[in-house]
Amino acid sequence: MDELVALCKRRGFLFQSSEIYGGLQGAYDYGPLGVELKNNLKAAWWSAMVHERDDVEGLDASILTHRSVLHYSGHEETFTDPLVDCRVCKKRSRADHVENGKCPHCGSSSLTDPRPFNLMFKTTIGPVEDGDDIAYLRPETAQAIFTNFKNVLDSTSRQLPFGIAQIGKAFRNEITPRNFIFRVREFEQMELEFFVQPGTDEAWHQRWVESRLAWWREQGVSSNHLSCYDVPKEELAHYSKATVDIMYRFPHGIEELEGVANRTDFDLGSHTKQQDELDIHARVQPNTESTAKLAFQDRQTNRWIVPYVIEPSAGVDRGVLAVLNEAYTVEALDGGKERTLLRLPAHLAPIKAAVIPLKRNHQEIVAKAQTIRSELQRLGLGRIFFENSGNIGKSYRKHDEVGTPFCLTVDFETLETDTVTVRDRDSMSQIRVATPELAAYLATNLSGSTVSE
RNA sequence: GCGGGAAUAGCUCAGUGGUAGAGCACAACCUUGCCAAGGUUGGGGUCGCGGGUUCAAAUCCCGUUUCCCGCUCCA
Repeated sequence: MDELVALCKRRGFLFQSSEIYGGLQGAYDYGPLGVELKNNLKAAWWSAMVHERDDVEGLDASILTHRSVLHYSGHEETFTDPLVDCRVCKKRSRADHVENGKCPHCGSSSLTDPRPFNLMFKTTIGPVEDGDDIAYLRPETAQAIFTNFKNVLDSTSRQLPFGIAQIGKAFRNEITPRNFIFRVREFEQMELEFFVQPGTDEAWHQRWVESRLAWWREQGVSSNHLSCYDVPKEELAHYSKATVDIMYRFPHGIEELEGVANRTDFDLGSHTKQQDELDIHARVQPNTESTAKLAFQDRQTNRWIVPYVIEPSAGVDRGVLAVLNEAYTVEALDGGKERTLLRLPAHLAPIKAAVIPLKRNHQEIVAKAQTIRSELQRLGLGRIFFENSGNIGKSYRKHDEVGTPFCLTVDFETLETDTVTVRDRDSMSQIRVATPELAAYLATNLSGSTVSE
């Protein structure tokens, strides 16, 4: 982990947030290469979950969230726990578990006053704070999908089953941010809420678990490092009937990479009006404020159905960490040397190809390399990098370290035969490719998906 | 939030009270020309931050911030 963190900083993937002022706990900034990698991962998700399916719509909702949304969702209640600390045994307990002012662990009465631990970030709307203008930064992207359910349904005429997908920031005031970008206070989620007929929910749940595992493998995550955890009933979130966590062997331990939850009709049932007229299975609190009926009218029977929802919810930052960890490789070379490389799948690589003049001060070679770079950049394959460090070996090693799949070296022969050396990151093998064929060569070799076994 | 450890150049670190250092990296120029090459020159640090002790603090003391480990917490 430490080596990976060091590489991330040295090469511009990730920085501690507000670093020059001492750092802000639980917040990280993505640098020049990190933002490319992260964007590529999100694009891969969007492509798989929205574009390649015919039953999912996209959404990009606001982060500022009306208080009532998080009231009826249950978050206002479940995300706030008054806690007390014991000065003797140093354990922390929920205030409602303390009886007669005695520590439930050691019986000592030397306890701190209850302090509220609100896991949601609160802010005020408008310039005057008077207590009534509270809004929350969303603790999950899911809620806005539920509150927009009717809007999306009305504007797209969808039939069940269908889904709404969203990628975006979410905020949780974690007590202990830790483990690099694994647990942070500001993070990004890729969430799908997939609405299904009640009764078909369990089958869909299983399908989505399998589908999501396959997707992670396409991002270069070995199935040896992935596992599923059926969350025991007593650990389930307040909205969940069943949850399967997709676990990944992170450097710090096996932890959740994505959760696939069966949220039943809890969310739509919580946010809908006319709850009494609908057959809601989940236990929801009475809603007196909602103005929309969040239900689906069956075309045959004309009956209103509150769909069940299956939620595959993945952490972008955790995904980036998993993908980096999988790709990070230290390879022994002849002569006792070693090289560090990121074996990223080509579609995730921050830089798709580096164009390198063999001789830094040779005007013709440098000019030719510039021309090749800008022509390849126009193809829209991703970032093509002009690398002119003056040392071919160092250039190769640098691009190994940031996961660039191909290095294209422009040399004296290029000026005569119009060919370049194409050097492959993983095998270090080199071939000559005619300059006019580079576009086709890269298009073919960058799109080939690498599925890890 | 509690306990322990850490913080000196971009990185890895040396420096135990007396002028801020090395290697690598970076920049310029020269040489070389396909896997971290050599030479010359140069830039870069109020030693995490704030107090205190002292003639004098990177160094000792207190506080604080961030990171790491173990608790606690984790929809």
